[in-house]
Amino acid sequence: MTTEALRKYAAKLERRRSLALQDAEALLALPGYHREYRAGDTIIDENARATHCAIVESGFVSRMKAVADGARQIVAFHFPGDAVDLQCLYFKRTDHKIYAHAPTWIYWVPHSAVFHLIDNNKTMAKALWLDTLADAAIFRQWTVNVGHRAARERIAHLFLEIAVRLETIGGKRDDTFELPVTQSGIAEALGLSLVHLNKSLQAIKRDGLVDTTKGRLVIIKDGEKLIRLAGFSPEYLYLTSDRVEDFADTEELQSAENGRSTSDLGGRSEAAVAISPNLRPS
Amino acid sequence: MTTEALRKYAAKLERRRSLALQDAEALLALPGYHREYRAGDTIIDENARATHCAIVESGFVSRMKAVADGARQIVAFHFPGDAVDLQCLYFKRTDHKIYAHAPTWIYWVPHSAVFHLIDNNKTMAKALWLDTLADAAIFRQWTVNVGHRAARERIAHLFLEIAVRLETIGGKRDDTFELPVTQSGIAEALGLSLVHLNKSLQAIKRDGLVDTTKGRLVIIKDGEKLIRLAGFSPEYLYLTSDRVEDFADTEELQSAENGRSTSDLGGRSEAAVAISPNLRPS
DNA sequence: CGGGGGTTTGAGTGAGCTCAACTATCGTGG
DNA sequence: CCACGATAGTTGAGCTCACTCAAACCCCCG
Repeated sequence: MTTEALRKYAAKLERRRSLALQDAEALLALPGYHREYRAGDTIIDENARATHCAIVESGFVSRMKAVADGARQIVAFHFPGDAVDLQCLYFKRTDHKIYAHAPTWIYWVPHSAVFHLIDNNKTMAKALWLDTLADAAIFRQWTVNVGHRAARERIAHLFLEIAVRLETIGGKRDDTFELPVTQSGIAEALGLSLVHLNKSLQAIKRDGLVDTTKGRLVIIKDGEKLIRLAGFSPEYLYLTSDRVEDFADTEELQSAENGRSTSDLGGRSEAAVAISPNLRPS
Repeated sequence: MTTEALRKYAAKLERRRSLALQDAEALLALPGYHREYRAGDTIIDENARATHCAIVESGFVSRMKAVADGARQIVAFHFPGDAVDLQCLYFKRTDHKIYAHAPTWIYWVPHSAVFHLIDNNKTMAKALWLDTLADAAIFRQWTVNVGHRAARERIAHLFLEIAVRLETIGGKRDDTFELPVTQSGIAEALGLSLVHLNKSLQAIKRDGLVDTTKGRLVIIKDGEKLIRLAGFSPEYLYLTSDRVEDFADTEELQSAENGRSTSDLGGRSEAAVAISPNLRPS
């Protein structure tokens, strides 16, 4: 008796840090209601009153900020199992809009219910906080992407980020994933004009790095080259447990660490990130 | 018997949401140690083990990410009273480096102490979480800035952001503030080449919008025009209480809200943001 | 069969890049 | 006191990536 959206969100958090049964149950018990949106709908407007948290159940959405003269900059994409509005949990008003690129179901949880959860469950409070920090790491990477990369590199980087993120939620088969975003949407995400995006995209298609279909599928033909072009490495996504702190047992950690020198900065060995074996540089 | 860094940080949080005495005291009691850095020092390296949280006591630092071929993108600047490493609180390793642009004192708080605080003080846990969300809002704005604005607009926007943020901590007198960052540093923040930054900066100086001195002072000569050029509005900074939720009494809010319809999205009146009367569009 | 949204193409322009040299300033050491 | 190097800022020249404007094309759908 819970919703698919929360189940997907729990699975996402679980990938970073295994949750105790009671913690997962507290998350899955979050009250809310479903609502459907069509492609092109604004799910939450910019500068809207932030009272509920939107969890994507299905579909494809983005965060976007308006710039002068009607232009828009997309600052992130979000997929099923993402809690998009957690970023505005403590804000009275949103600073960006949430936009549906495809038919989308949202599960709306009132902030009051989220507050109740985090007041009564320290582990989930940390898991949610961590989730917002992981999103913030993605924002930082996007700034790098639009700030310091050429058009074809930006495209490659965006495709790889989406591929890796979709892969973890089962949205990628072999080397193909769905990207239900128009080219002008992609251009808005990359800070490029539509025309130039189109030509750059054609160029990397001609070079055999990727292919796209009318059905809005993206096919990665040469992941190796694509990764090299983009300078992509998936660590910033913080998708798995090996990049994330074990926060559930901070009480123990704390007593252990307090005895140690504060300058002890190293020592612990660590497994390499292994998100997608076929999406790694050689 | 506390440190200036924590006092400044408490004041920053207080500006968003007044803190009860016991909560502020819990924050001020955070243990840690001081360390000094020279201009050009790396305070925390990229991909370093994240074990402590850095609070800026004095100086001027930035977050930067390395790009291929030695280039760097600055994704944020931070000033005294900012808790820079809270962004990596739950990460094993950092995804960006913290760099000192000027002589800087850092107060280092072990993560374990932060975990202890947030496990035992719900209000401070929320205040810190909110702080990381406010930083994330700034990251989003930077993506817009480097993605969709021309060189002179970017410069104007950056100067205004820094002016407003410094103003709240007393780092701005009349229309002058110190910016101890080289032109190539500014270029790295804006995603521009050094040469082009230099020429664009000269252009807006020639137009009488700003002036700069050798001593790394920035003087805003025509704030009005600068704001119009940048398309700047300070809401995204979430510096004051009128943009921020009253989270301290969520228990009461919650019982009150639970009785209401979940579709009640409006109603509450709200004061306009009033950060700097002389930095507002007409 | 006629929209209309999305994609493609072409042509011309300009913002921003690279490379390279030159100046200014300051701290250091002979 | 000056020579020197290092760092920061400035200027010029040439090029190219990415932009705008404009028109065509495609395909789905009513």
